[in-house]
Amino acid sequence: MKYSTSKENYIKAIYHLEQEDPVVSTNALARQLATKPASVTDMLKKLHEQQLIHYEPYKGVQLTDSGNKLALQIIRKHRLWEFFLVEKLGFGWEEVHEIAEELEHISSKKLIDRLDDFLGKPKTDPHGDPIPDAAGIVPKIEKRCLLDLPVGIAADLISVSNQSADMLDLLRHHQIEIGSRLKITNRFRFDRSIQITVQGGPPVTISEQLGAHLYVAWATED
Amino acid sequence: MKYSTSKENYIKAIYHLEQEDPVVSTNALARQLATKPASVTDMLKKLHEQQLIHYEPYKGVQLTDSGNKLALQIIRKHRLWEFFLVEKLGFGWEEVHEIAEELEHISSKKLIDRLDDFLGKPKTDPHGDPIPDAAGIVPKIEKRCLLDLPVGIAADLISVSNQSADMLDLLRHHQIEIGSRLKITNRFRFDRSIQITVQGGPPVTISEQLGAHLYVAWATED
DNA sequence: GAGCTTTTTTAGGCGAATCTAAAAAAAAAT
DNA sequence: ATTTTTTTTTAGATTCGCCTAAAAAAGCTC
Repeated sequence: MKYSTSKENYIKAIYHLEQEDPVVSTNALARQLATKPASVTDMLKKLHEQQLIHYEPYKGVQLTDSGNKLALQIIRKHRLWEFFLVEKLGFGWEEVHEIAEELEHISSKKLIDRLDDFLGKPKTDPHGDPIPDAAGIVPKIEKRCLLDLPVGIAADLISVSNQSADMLDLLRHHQIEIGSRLKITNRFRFDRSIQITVQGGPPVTISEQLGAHLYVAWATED
Repeated sequence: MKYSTSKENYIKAIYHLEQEDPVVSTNALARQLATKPASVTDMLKKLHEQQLIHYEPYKGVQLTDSGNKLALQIIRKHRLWEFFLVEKLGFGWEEVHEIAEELEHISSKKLIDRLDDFLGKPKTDPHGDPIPDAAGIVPKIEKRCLLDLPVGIAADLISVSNQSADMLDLLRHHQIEIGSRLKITNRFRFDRSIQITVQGGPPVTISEQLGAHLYVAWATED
């Protein structure tokens, strides 16, 4: 069975819209895909024939199990490529979406699994969204302040709530950047500081004041 | 101007066929692209309209300057991705061609230039073929036995003329593998050995007997 | 529940890239 | 220099993904 780029985009769009409303309308899809409702209807018939969606005229659509599985594989590819672009190629996390939209349609399964290994099997993309694993299982993600991170759990830095020059300077000094994998190794109540590791490096100590501005995502069941 | 995947494949095929014969025939193209001559004729008309080829019915085709430039950009992408797949993801160099055929059509110029940097601006792909730079300039490549490599020039290992277990064992011991960047730092005539570095690491000494089995590629003008 | 509005589908077409079958041009052979 | 063979082009279909315009179904409103 061959899945075209266009079909994959429909499947992904249906997946995302299902998060809001379990039954997805033709109009909502047309809006999402920047296309016309008539075109959507055409495609829905084809996706139905390929058993990727449940579809009855005028009744909206839902992904079938195999449609859902496919959607998760596409999202996995999209998010792994985003991670790659930010972590390895130094792109800003605002500019990667568009490029990942193209890369997510590269078909090789082996490629994506090796990329996953190469990147260290990350649990979240640069926006903190969970990356499904090769089996299509989506890790449960907490997105919180670094100070809420339990000791010993690895988490990825997804945003900084203060963009001042002083802050960026401090972050650079600690070699902390968006996407860095952080782990709390110790908490010191006395002087309100915490000891962390960055990217598995040596432990460093930072103030709770700094930690309060760092927002991280981590998987809750490993 | 928009270039589709199919058009890009035609341009690339014409480029490669021009290496053998400066005037490319419809039949040769059809063979190369696994399509029919009639389809080729259709496409040639379109490529001609877009000024990518010189085309007169019955007279074969040649790339125009802009067609040539486009071909070099596609080849650059193809070979950089191949390098990435082998060097970073650990693919064997036989299995990367097919995947690179897909990756080469990703459009972002910024992506490919950053990938180039990330990979250390390699001059050759895993097969020893030259990688055009961002301006479309193709480095001149020597492919020879490691023993012919001048002292101090970096070269990439592209093949090993002996696949015995003993040989592979020895290579693993020296952490030499296909794609490794080698440089000769010293030659010792006395015991027929040479001193080399692998991937910029510390110098190691190997026998000329081993070196005779290693084939490398390097750029002749840097 | 009759009429109006919105949503969705159908019908018919278009451009891209392919195909087959047939015609035309070029090349080769005698 | 004809004839034969090969190559190339034209003509006419097909599939895919999209479009517009019009019809049909569903959903509101009073």
